[in-house]
Amino acid sequence: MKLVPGPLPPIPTTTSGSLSLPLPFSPDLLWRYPLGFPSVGSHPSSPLWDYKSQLPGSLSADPRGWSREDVCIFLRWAEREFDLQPIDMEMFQMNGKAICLLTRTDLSERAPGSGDVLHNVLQILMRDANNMRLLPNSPITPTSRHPYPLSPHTSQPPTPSWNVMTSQQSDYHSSHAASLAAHLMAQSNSVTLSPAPSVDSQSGSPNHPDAPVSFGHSIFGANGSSSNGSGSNPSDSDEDDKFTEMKNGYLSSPPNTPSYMNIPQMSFLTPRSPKQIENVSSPGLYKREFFGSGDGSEPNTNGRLLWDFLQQLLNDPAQRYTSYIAWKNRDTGVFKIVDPPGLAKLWGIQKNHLSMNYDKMSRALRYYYRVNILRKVQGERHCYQFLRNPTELKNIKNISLLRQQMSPTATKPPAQIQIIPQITIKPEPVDHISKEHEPMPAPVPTHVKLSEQVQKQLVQQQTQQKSDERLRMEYHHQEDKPTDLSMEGPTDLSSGNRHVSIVCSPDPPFNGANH
DNA sequence: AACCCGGAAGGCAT
DNA sequence: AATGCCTTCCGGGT
Repeated sequence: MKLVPGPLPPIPTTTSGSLSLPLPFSPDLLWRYPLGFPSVGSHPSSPLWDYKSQLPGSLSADPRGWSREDVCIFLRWAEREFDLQPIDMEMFQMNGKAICLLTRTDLSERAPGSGDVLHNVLQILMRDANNMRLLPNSPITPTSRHPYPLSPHTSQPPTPSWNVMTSQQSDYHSSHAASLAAHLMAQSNSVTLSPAPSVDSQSGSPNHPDAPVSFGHSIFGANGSSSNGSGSNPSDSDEDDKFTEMKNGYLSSPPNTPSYMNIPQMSFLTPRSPKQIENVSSPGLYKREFFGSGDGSEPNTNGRLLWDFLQQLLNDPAQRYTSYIAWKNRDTGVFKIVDPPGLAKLWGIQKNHLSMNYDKMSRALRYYYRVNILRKVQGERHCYQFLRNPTELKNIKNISLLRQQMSPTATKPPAQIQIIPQITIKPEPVDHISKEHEPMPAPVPTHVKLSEQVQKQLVQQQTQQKSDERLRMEYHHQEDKPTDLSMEGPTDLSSGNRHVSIVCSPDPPFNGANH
């Protein structure tokens, strides 16, 4: 089983609102390739690994041009290359165009345990072929072996605060893929941006009325609209252009785009029809254990939940989405939506609600108030705080279980949490995230005469520390709280506490320097 | 004007 | 059919 390691995609260099960057690499990869990420040593010369360069020489780059024999050659190659279960060639008596039209489910039916891999590889090959045809002059043209300038962020990976993320980061330099894998492993049953693997094998009928007619460059339709017609109507106006640009951006990934970008992108933007949430849970190949519970009972949200989506963007190892959303203080879960419209667009694409805007998305965020997933950072625009760490957030996917655990009287959180103070975080540049673990400034000796400005700054720093510490305490305290995502019950803290501006919970201890 | 809030109704997927 | 999770719309407040 191989996975294509590769460089991280470019850090967005566009201004906010431009949606030309791909969405984050998805833990879906572990779902698809759970048996092990490739060792970097298998391709020591370069982190890049190009499918096409590995394809049998007789095969053209565009799988749609393959003959029936070519398809067989490809399948044999894929068997070897990805350690797939033996593929029954009788099931693939078709030419390249035909195999490219097979859905993931179709492929899984014809090649149990291997369909998902085949599908992904074919998608990548088709995309690459499209790129070569459609975007020969793209600035990220595939002519370069290193088309992606690595961001400074990537050369100095952020030090995460959440424990689950710390261990894997040390391997970052040695291997992006390994780091990503570790990241995903650490995130346990975390989410992906692609549709959830379904166990509904019944949906895998050869006829898929909702399936896209074709793939590749036409996956969004010729004009960039949803190809299955089931999606929301994109708004006219320049928003269309924006989406077209974005979709082209996805599609313009060069052939060297690592599969961990290609695959999620493809599924990410694939219209979300029921038939397309396809069976990728080929029993022999994909193990649910990689997502934590292992019993298969835990729903896999795969980034379809908003908080999950935000976490993915926030925790992107390459920090590619900091122009959209960024931690202000990861330790306390405070983040800022840097580009509300842009983020909303991303979310809209994720959910195939192309008319999504910040107003609607923020409404969804506000629903999280009452279930204690989020709260607003008062006084700062677009700033919210996760009230639960990722580990716990993952657990609340099992809503029914949590609801069972909640007795009617247990729906109220502890008193000191029930009254949530209005917390004001001092405005700070978002790039604070990159130095969030810098040691706090040393207290200024009292004997030093401070200028008014410096004193003000010190007060601000102390205020910030105080707020951070309080947030941190509350943030971690939340871990014991039950969660009920249902909209019923008296768990609505936000509505009753919107205007509470005093801290009713005991102040957590502060550093002596603060007083 | 932009942001923020939460009620209400409804859609969609599970 | 029930439920969860939004999505959409809205009136109101800051």
